Amino acid sequence: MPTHMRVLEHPDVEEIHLEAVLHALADPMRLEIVRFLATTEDGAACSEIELAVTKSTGTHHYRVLREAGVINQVYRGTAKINSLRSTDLDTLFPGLLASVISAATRRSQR
Amino acid sequence: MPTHMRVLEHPDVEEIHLEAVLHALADPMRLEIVRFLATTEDGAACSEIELAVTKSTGTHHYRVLREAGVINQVYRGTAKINSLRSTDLDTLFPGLLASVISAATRRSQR
DNA sequence: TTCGTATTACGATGCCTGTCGTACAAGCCG
DNA sequence: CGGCTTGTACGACAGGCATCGTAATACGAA
Repeated sequence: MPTHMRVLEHPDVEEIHLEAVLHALADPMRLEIVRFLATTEDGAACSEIELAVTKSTGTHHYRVLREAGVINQVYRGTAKINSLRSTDLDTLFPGLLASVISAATRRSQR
Repeated sequence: MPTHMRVLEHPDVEEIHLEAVLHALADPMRLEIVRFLATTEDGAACSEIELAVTKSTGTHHYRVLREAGVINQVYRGTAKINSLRSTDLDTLFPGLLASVISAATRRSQR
Protein backbone atom coordinates (compact mmCIF):
# COMPACT_ATOMS: atom_id res chain seq x y z
CA MET A 1 0.00 0.00 0.00
CA PRO A 2 1.80 3.12 -1.16
CA THR A 3 1.66 5.93 1.34
CA HIS A 4 2.31 8.42 -1.44
CA MET A 5 0.12 8.26 -4.51
CA ARG A 6 2.94 8.44 -7.07
CA VAL A 7 0.63 10.37 -9.36
CA LEU A 8 2.21 13.14 -11.37
CA GLU A 9 0.37 16.36 -12.07
CA HIS A 10 0.31 17.44 -15.68
CA PRO A 11 -1.24 20.64 -17.01
CA ASP A 12 -4.20 20.27 -19.35
CA VAL A 13 -3.65 21.42 -22.90
CA GLU A 14 -5.46 24.68 -22.31
CA GLU A 15 -3.28 25.31 -19.27
CA ILE A 16 -0.05 25.26 -21.27
CA HIS A 17 1.35 28.76 -21.72
CA LEU A 18 3.78 29.93 -24.34
CA GLU A 19 6.00 31.80 -21.89
CA ALA A 20 6.29 28.78 -19.62
CA VAL A 21 7.23 26.51 -22.53
CA LEU A 22 9.83 28.97 -23.78
CA HIS A 23 11.22 29.34 -20.29
CA ALA A 24 11.39 25.59 -19.87
CA LEU A 25 13.30 25.27 -23.13
CA ALA A 26 15.69 28.13 -22.31
CA ASP A 27 18.09 25.97 -20.32
CA PRO A 28 20.95 23.83 -21.62
CA MET A 29 20.12 20.79 -19.47
CA ARG A 30 16.44 20.84 -20.33
CA LEU A 31 17.17 21.41 -23.99
CA GLU A 32 19.40 18.37 -23.85
CA ILE A 33 16.59 16.31 -22.34
CA VAL A 34 14.14 17.45 -25.00
CA ARG A 35 16.63 16.83 -27.77
CA PHE A 36 17.21 13.30 -26.50
CA LEU A 37 13.51 12.52 -26.14
CA ALA A 38 12.96 13.65 -29.72
CA THR A 39 15.19 10.81 -30.86
CA THR A 40 13.27 8.11 -29.02
CA GLU A 41 10.16 6.29 -30.08
CA ASP A 42 8.41 5.66 -26.79
CA GLY A 43 10.16 7.92 -24.36
CA ALA A 44 13.04 7.26 -22.03
CA ALA A 45 13.71 6.88 -18.32
CA CYS A 46 15.55 9.65 -16.48
CA SER A 47 18.45 7.28 -15.95
CA GLU A 48 18.90 6.83 -19.70
CA ILE A 49 19.63 10.50 -20.24
CA GLU A 50 23.04 11.44 -18.94
CA LEU A 51 23.22 14.96 -17.61
CA ALA A 52 26.21 16.78 -16.17
CA VAL A 53 24.39 17.47 -12.90
CA THR A 54 23.42 15.53 -9.81
CA LYS A 55 20.22 13.53 -9.69
CA SER A 56 18.57 16.11 -7.46
CA THR A 57 19.12 18.75 -10.08
CA GLY A 58 17.96 16.38 -12.79
CA THR A 59 14.70 15.82 -10.95
CA HIS A 60 14.24 19.58 -10.77
CA HIS A 61 14.63 19.97 -14.54
CA TYR A 62 12.24 17.14 -15.33
CA ARG A 63 9.67 18.75 -13.09
CA VAL A 64 10.04 22.12 -14.79
CA LEU A 65 9.50 20.47 -18.16
CA ARG A 66 6.48 18.53 -16.94
CA GLU A 67 4.83 21.49 -15.23
CA ALA A 68 5.33 23.61 -18.32
CA GLY A 69 3.58 20.95 -20.39
CA VAL A 70 6.61 20.00 -22.47
CA ILE A 71 6.89 16.37 -21.35
CA ASN A 72 4.72 13.61 -20.00
CA GLN A 73 5.90 11.44 -17.11
CA VAL A 74 4.58 8.08 -15.98
CA TYR A 75 5.92 5.58 -13.51
CA ARG A 76 6.89 2.13 -14.65
CA GLY A 77 8.16 0.29 -11.64
CA THR A 78 10.77 2.42 -9.97
CA ALA A 79 11.63 4.06 -13.27
CA LYS A 80 9.90 7.16 -14.60
CA ILE A 81 9.33 7.28 -18.32
CA ASN A 82 9.50 10.66 -20.02
CA SER A 83 8.08 11.52 -23.39
CA LEU A 84 7.48 14.70 -25.34
CA ARG A 85 3.96 16.08 -25.57
CA SER A 86 4.55 16.63 -29.26
CA THR A 87 0.92 16.51 -30.32
CA ASP A 88 -0.29 18.90 -27.66
CA LEU A 89 2.53 21.34 -28.33
CA ASP A 90 2.06 21.20 -32.06
CA THR A 91 -1.62 21.94 -31.68
CA LEU A 92 -0.93 24.96 -29.50
CA PHE A 93 2.25 26.25 -31.13
CA PRO A 94 2.60 24.77 -34.61
CA GLY A 95 6.20 24.29 -35.65
CA LEU A 96 7.70 25.59 -32.42
CA LEU A 97 9.00 22.35 -30.96
CA ALA A 98 10.30 21.16 -34.31
CA SER A 99 12.27 24.33 -34.95
CA VAL A 100 13.77 24.32 -31.45
CA ILE A 101 14.78 20.66 -31.65
CA SER A 102 16.15 21.11 -35.14
CA ALA A 103 18.23 24.11 -34.10
CA ALA A 104 19.49 22.40 -30.94
CA THR A 105 20.40 19.25 -32.85
CA ARG A 106 22.13 21.09 -35.65
CA ARG A 107 24.21 23.02 -33.15
CA SER A 108 25.14 19.94 -31.13
CA GLN A 109 26.55 18.40 -34.30
CA ARG A 110 29.02 21.24 -34.82
CA MET B 1 30.41 66.34 -29.29
CA PRO B 2 28.81 63.43 -27.49
CA THR B 3 30.64 62.38 -24.39
CA HIS B 4 29.08 58.95 -24.71
CA MET B 5 29.35 57.16 -28.00
CA ARG B 6 25.68 56.24 -28.31
CA VAL B 7 26.73 53.11 -30.09
CA LEU B 8 24.79 50.00 -29.24
CA GLU B 9 26.48 46.64 -28.99
CA HIS B 10 24.86 43.89 -31.00
CA PRO B 11 25.98 40.26 -31.09
CA ASP B 12 27.25 38.95 -34.40
CA VAL B 13 25.16 36.24 -36.00
CA GLU B 14 27.50 33.51 -34.83
CA GLU B 15 27.29 34.86 -31.29
CA ILE B 16 23.53 34.38 -31.08
CA HIS B 17 22.65 31.40 -28.89
CA LEU B 18 19.44 29.44 -28.86
CA GLU B 19 19.09 29.46 -25.09
CA ALA B 20 19.52 33.23 -24.93
CA VAL B 21 16.91 33.78 -27.63
CA LEU B 22 14.44 31.46 -25.91
CA HIS B 23 15.07 33.16 -22.59
CA ALA B 24 14.57 36.57 -24.15
CA LEU B 25 11.25 35.45 -25.61
CA ALA B 26 10.08 33.81 -22.37
CA ASP B 27 8.72 37.02 -20.87
CA PRO B 28 5.30 38.60 -21.44
CA MET B 29 6.63 42.13 -21.89
CA ARG B 30 9.33 41.10 -24.33
CA LEU B 31 6.94 38.86 -26.22
CA GLU B 32 4.65 41.85 -26.55
CA ILE B 33 7.49 43.94 -27.96
CA VAL B 34 8.41 41.24 -30.47
CA ARG B 35 4.80 40.75 -31.46
CA PHE B 36 4.41 44.47 -32.08
CA LEU B 37 7.61 44.73 -34.08
CA ALA B 38 6.45 41.88 -36.27
CA THR B 39 3.54 44.05 -37.41
CA THR B 40 5.70 46.99 -38.45
CA GLU B 41 7.53 47.51 -41.69
CA ASP B 42 10.58 49.48 -40.61
CA GLY B 43 10.68 49.05 -36.86
CA ALA B 44 9.30 51.24 -34.11
CA ALA B 45 10.56 53.55 -31.38
CA CYS B 46 10.36 52.42 -27.76
CA SER B 47 7.78 55.13 -27.13
CA GLU B 48 5.46 53.68 -29.75
CA ILE B 49 5.10 50.39 -27.90
CA GLU B 50 3.00 50.76 -24.79
CA LEU B 51 4.03 48.48 -21.98
CA ALA B 52 2.48 48.09 -18.55
CA VAL B 53 5.78 48.88 -16.84
CA THR B 54 7.86 51.95 -16.14
CA LYS B 55 10.29 53.23 -18.73
CA SER B 56 13.24 51.98 -16.69
CA THR B 57 11.88 48.48 -16.89
CA GLY B 58 11.13 48.93 -20.57
CA THR B 59 14.74 49.86 -21.23
CA HIS B 60 15.81 46.69 -19.43
CA HIS B 61 13.65 44.50 -21.66
CA TYR B 62 14.86 46.15 -24.86
CA ARG B 63 18.42 45.54 -23.80
CA VAL B 64 17.76 41.88 -23.07
CA LEU B 65 16.25 41.47 -26.53
CA ARG B 66 19.14 43.27 -28.20
CA GLU B 67 21.87 41.41 -26.33
CA ALA B 68 20.21 38.10 -27.14
CA GLY B 69 20.24 39.04 -30.82
CA VAL B 70 16.48 39.23 -31.22
CA ILE B 71 16.23 42.91 -32.13
CA ASN B 72 18.35 45.60 -33.72
CA GLN B 73 18.47 49.09 -32.20
CA VAL B 74 19.66 52.30 -33.83
CA TYR B 75 19.41 55.90 -32.70
CA ARG B 76 17.46 58.39 -34.74
CA GLY B 77 17.65 61.67 -32.92
CA THR B 78 16.62 61.07 -29.34
CA ALA B 79 14.48 58.15 -30.37
CA LYS B 80 15.73 54.60 -30.62
CA ILE B 81 14.33 52.53 -33.41
CA ASN B 82 13.84 48.83 -32.80
CA SER B 83 13.45 46.17 -35.43
CA LEU B 84 13.46 42.38 -35.48
CA ARG B 85 16.55 40.58 -36.72
CA SER B 86 14.27 38.31 -38.70
CA THR B 87 16.78 37.32 -41.35
CA ASP B 88 19.53 36.47 -38.88
CA LEU B 89 17.17 34.49 -36.68
CA ASP B 90 15.65 32.63 -39.57
CA THR B 91 19.08 31.63 -40.79
CA LEU B 92 20.06 30.29 -37.39
CA PHE B 93 16.74 28.86 -36.23
CA PRO B 94 14.46 28.38 -39.24
CA GLY B 95 10.80 28.81 -38.38
CA LEU B 96 11.36 29.59 -34.72
CA LEU B 97 10.50 33.28 -34.70
CA ALA B 98 7.53 32.78 -36.99
CA SER B 99 6.01 30.06 -34.81
CA VAL B 100 6.49 32.09 -31.64
CA ILE B 101 4.98 35.23 -33.13
CA SER B 102 2.14 33.28 -34.63
CA ALA B 103 1.35 31.60 -31.32
CA ALA B 104 1.60 34.85 -29.38
CA THR B 105 -0.60 36.67 -31.85
CA ARG B 106 -3.22 33.95 -31.99
CA ARG B 107 -3.44 33.90 -28.22
CA SER B 108 -3.68 37.68 -27.92
CA GLN B 109 -6.70 37.59 -30.20
CA ARG B 110 -8.65 35.32 -27.88
C1' DT C 1 20.52 78.81 -24.39
C1' DT C 2 16.57 77.10 -22.42
C1' DC C 3 12.95 73.77 -22.52
C1' DG C 4 10.85 69.36 -23.51
C1' DT C 5 10.99 64.66 -25.02
C1' DA C 6 13.14 60.19 -25.21
C1' DT C 7 15.94 57.19 -23.11
C1' DT C 8 19.73 55.60 -19.91
C1' DA C 9 22.32 54.77 -15.51
C1' DC C 10 22.48 53.43 -10.94
C1' DG C 11 21.08 51.55 -6.76
C1' DA C 12 17.74 48.96 -4.11
C1' DT C 13 14.58 45.29 -3.36
C1' DG C 14 12.38 40.95 -3.35
C1' DC C 15 11.51 36.92 -5.82
C1' DC C 16 12.89 33.08 -8.76
C1' DT C 17 15.97 29.46 -9.95
C1' DG C 18 19.91 26.25 -10.75
C1' DT C 19 22.79 23.79 -7.96
C1' DC C 20 24.08 20.65 -4.34
C1' DG C 21 24.00 17.21 -0.22
C1' DT C 22 21.63 14.28 2.72
C1' DA C 23 18.03 11.55 3.91
C1' DC C 24 14.18 8.96 2.45
C1' DA C 25 10.52 6.22 -0.33
C1' DA C 26 8.87 2.79 -3.90
C1' DG C 27 9.45 -1.05 -6.25
C1' DC C 28 12.12 -5.20 -8.05
C1' DC C 29 14.81 -9.41 -7.09
C1' DG C 30 17.58 -12.77 -4.82
C1' DC D 1 13.54 -10.22 4.65
C1' DG D 2 17.51 -7.44 2.87
C1' DG D 3 19.77 -5.18 -0.64
C1' DC D 4 19.79 -2.62 -5.01
C1' DT D 5 18.10 0.72 -8.29
C1' DT D 6 15.61 4.75 -9.23
C1' DG D 7 13.93 8.70 -8.20
C1' DT D 8 11.93 12.38 -4.46
C1' DA D 9 11.77 15.73 -0.54
C1' DC D 10 13.80 19.18 1.94
C1' DG D 11 16.88 22.67 3.15
C1' DA D 12 20.50 25.71 1.91
C1' DC D 13 23.04 28.84 -0.93
C1' DA D 14 24.49 31.90 -4.58
C1' DG D 15 23.45 34.27 -8.49
C1' DG D 16 20.11 36.13 -11.71
C1' DC D 17 16.30 38.99 -12.81
C1' DA D 18 12.00 41.93 -13.13
C1' DT D 19 10.66 45.86 -11.03
C1' DC D 20 10.88 50.57 -9.39
C1' DG D 21 12.45 55.55 -8.29
C1' DT D 22 15.54 59.14 -8.90
C1' DA D 23 18.94 61.54 -11.29
C1' DA D 24 21.22 62.33 -15.48
C1' DT D 25 22.17 62.53 -20.59
C1' DA D 26 21.35 63.34 -25.74
C1' DC D 27 19.04 65.69 -29.09
C1' DG D 28 15.64 68.79 -31.36
C1' DA D 29 12.94 72.91 -31.18
C1' DA D 30 11.75 77.45 -29.69
